[in-house]
Amino acid sequence: MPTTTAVRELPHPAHEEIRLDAVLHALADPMRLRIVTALNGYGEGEGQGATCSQIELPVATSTSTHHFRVLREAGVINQCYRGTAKINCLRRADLDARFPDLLDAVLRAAASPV
Amino acid sequence: MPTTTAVRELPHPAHEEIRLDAVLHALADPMRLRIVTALNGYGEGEGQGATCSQIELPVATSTSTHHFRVLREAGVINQCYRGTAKINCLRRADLDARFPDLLDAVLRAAASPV
DNA sequence: ACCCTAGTACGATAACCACCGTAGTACGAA
DNA sequence: TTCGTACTACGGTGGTTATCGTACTAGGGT
Repeated sequence: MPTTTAVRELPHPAHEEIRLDAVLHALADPMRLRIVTALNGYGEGEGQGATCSQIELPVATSTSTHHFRVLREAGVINQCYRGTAKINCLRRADLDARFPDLLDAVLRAAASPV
Repeated sequence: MPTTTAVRELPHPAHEEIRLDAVLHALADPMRLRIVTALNGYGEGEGQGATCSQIELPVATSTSTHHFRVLREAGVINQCYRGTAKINCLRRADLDARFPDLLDAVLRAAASPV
């Protein structure tokens, strides 16, 4: 029996359930903005994305878990387990479909100096 | 002596002091989003803009005051007194200069159905 | 079987926030 | 000067949140 990689699914809002309030609130936090900015550097496809621990934050890991969950529940990121790791990626397509240009504008704003 | 209209100034963040966190936080509230959406329908020039009471919100007036102040302190709107009225307008130019496309993306998202 | 790594769940704490009502100020009009 | 309108300041309340530490689970490697 080969070493299979267990995958557990997690609840996500459907793309039409994503609410602007929730997205803005999720993005209105420095830590979560760092997560989103970092995830933007990783892909969204199969086998892409970043694990939680790859994105280092100056907070306790339990706090980090909390921020990832807020982003997921707002519909900003997608999360699924692969083995012990949790893979995170931006839901760019869903966000772009729902709120065109919003994610890009925020990413650009977050990247701007000062 | 003619009937002059007294003008009192209020403190605003300079355009380079506008912080993304604060702007997103200010916009991440349904009432404030309504204010911003409504102000978008008014002009920004001299003698334009809307008074606080022109923008009706289903909250107490003291709560309304609070929301307008949050928007002003975040740099989203400009406020100044003219007589007993307080004129509000979007700081579109400042926001666009600092965070290009962000305001438009949010306004479009807020206007999108459901 | 054992352990290590990755992340979670829970409870606590302190800060913050939306909201209200009441009392008060600023200004212009009568 | 008296009044009405527009808005504010303050104090309080209940709900939410960011943070932590500790104890725990899941999965994979040895």
